[in-house]
Amino acid sequence: MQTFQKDNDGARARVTIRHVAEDAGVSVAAVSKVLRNAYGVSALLRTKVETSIEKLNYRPSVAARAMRGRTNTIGVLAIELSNPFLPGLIEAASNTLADSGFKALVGLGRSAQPIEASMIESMIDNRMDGVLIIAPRISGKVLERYAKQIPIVVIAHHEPDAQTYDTANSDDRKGAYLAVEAALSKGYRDIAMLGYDIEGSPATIVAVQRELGYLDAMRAAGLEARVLRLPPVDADRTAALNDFLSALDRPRAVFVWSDLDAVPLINIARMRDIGVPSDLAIIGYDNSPVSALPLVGLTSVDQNPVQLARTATQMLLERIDGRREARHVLVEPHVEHRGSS
Amino acid sequence: MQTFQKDNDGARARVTIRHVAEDAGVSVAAVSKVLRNAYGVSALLRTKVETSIEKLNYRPSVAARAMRGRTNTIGVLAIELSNPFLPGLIEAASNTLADSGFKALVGLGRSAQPIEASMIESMIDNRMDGVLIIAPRISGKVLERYAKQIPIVVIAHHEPDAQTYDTANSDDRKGAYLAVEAALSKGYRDIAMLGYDIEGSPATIVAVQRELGYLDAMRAAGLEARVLRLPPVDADRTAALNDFLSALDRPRAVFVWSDLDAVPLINIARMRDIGVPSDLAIIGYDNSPVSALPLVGLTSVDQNPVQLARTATQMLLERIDGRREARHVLVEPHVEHRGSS
DNA sequence: CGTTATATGTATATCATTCTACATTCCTGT
DNA sequence: ACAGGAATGTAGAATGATATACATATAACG
Repeated sequence: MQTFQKDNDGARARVTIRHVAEDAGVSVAAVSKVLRNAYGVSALLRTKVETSIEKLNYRPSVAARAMRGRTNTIGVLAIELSNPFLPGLIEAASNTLADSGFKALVGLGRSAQPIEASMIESMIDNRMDGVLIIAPRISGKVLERYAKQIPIVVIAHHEPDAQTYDTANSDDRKGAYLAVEAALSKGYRDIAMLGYDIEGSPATIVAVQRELGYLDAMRAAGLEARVLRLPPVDADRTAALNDFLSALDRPRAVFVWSDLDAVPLINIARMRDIGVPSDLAIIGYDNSPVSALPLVGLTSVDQNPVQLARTATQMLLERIDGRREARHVLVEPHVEHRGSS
Repeated sequence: MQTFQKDNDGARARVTIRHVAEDAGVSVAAVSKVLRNAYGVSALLRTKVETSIEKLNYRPSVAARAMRGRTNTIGVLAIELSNPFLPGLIEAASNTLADSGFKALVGLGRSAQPIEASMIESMIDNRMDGVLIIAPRISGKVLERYAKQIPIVVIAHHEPDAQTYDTANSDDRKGAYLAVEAALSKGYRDIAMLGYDIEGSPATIVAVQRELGYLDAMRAAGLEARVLRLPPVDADRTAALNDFLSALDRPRAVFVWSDLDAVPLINIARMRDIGVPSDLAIIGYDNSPVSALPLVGLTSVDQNPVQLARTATQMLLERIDGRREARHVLVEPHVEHRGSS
């Protein structure tokens, strides 16, 4: 292995706390104290140490620090990046954390449980101060176990009874309810929902919550609910979307569980000269950037990702700071009206 | 601070290499050897140690490991996530690294030089084994400095003379050339390029390379080149795009430096009933997911992000393994033909 | 069978910091 | 002037691994 930070090559060896202590003429412990903002440092000492730090261009080694104290680093675990809803959320979290003096490092779960798990373990092994998990595949049970080892806040995972970790969610049930209300207010009655095959999925999944919200709203309006299901997420759904559009009993309006399917749907409909909304009104979920393109113009439920991320990081910092009781908060969604409805 | 991995709470203290050694009846050094796959371990020893590791569910602490050896962790630094070209690249890099037994942790530079720099420093301080940097804002000079402390490979940053770090790039100059050729083959002659204000930008920037490629191709075809420039990236460019479409001397075909602008452009054109390609042919760059939507149907240059990511990570692993001479490779782009040209 | 080389396992210094326990100095009020 | 307490600084153990240098066992060879 290449030897960096060694003294060969003319490359200066790394500046350590010892060098600073020597230069400032104080003990290593003293330097550590001012670094940590600990109790019992005089103004004079602080000045001396800070001067030396500046002069030597010293930066503490996170690696060494991790052995005993905190690292000021938070791990963010995301399922993948291709869902356009996630980047915004991750960026917002990263920014909020930076403002609180924490670095965010993002790990990718590749939509696979074992990889997610090993990623969390890796974050624990890195002695990160906490972990922010977005839309995990792994179960609440496993999360509970990891939560004993590191503070955890989970986004997009409905589990309001979890004791050892916190959750921050958009109120998906309400979001779906609002979507149906938006359709009702435009005069539509024959409103179906397009979900995906969630056979056996726990209620923690956002898609399940959205179905519940849809059913709530239809019941409240005294209308008959109809949920249609697309193939699992990893399959090709173009054929299924085409079938839906060709069906004789095609509804007058449809609420789609995610823009992931709503965008292709509106796209195919337009290509097939099915009028949107004149023949079919479409309401999506996530308010992804594409849906805002005038050419697409998809009405969609906005999860307010920025506030969601802020809330979640806030909760995580509290937990790192010592809170032990679980908190579970919901963020208000709203409907972004566009031409498709 | 909350005390995790301590013995209170009934939560078991962390399993260390010492516990494994004791359980297996061997020395700590021996366990370390099998962990590192080092020379001089018998089959018997290996079995004993691996059994104990399994039994105790032991995982080495990356933090402790970082103090002396390697961490098997690579930092990936991305400018931001909103450019739809980046997620694919990052995922590909993360996957390739995982296949080689490395974990990737992604840091976000928030499009700001100081944040990028502090992110790289943080990765050095975390004793990561190497850093993969995508489209940095910071200068080559600064990169050279960091490269003395940690192996670095940079993507989307043309600097073929860099000595201390490697670069992997899509051949942007050639990509632009191919775009113009594609337009020529369709019979267009009046082909302009839409770039952005790169006043004073170094040739390292991909946009500059693409301009050069455009100029090459036009010269080769004996046609007059015309480069139009949009406002800087952070400004609102809708007005500028509208102006471009309204101009009396609007070209017959336009090569746009990035889908970031090409997608809004085709969108506005379609909304204004300007025929694409009947009135204006458009060719973009990046082949972003949106451009493939039939409704958009944008011809675009594909950078082959997967191969780009593979090549770059491959180079980084070589460098971590000891290579000192710089390497600079280009990946072949190709044109993805769609309805807009 | 003795000598040398090789394979295998161990002892221990080392990495850069934190943090507890302790020593020292400085006030402050009587 | 002095006891008592607060404020400030220091020594050194602890963190959990790696890796060098060494000791020992085993094999190979003349």
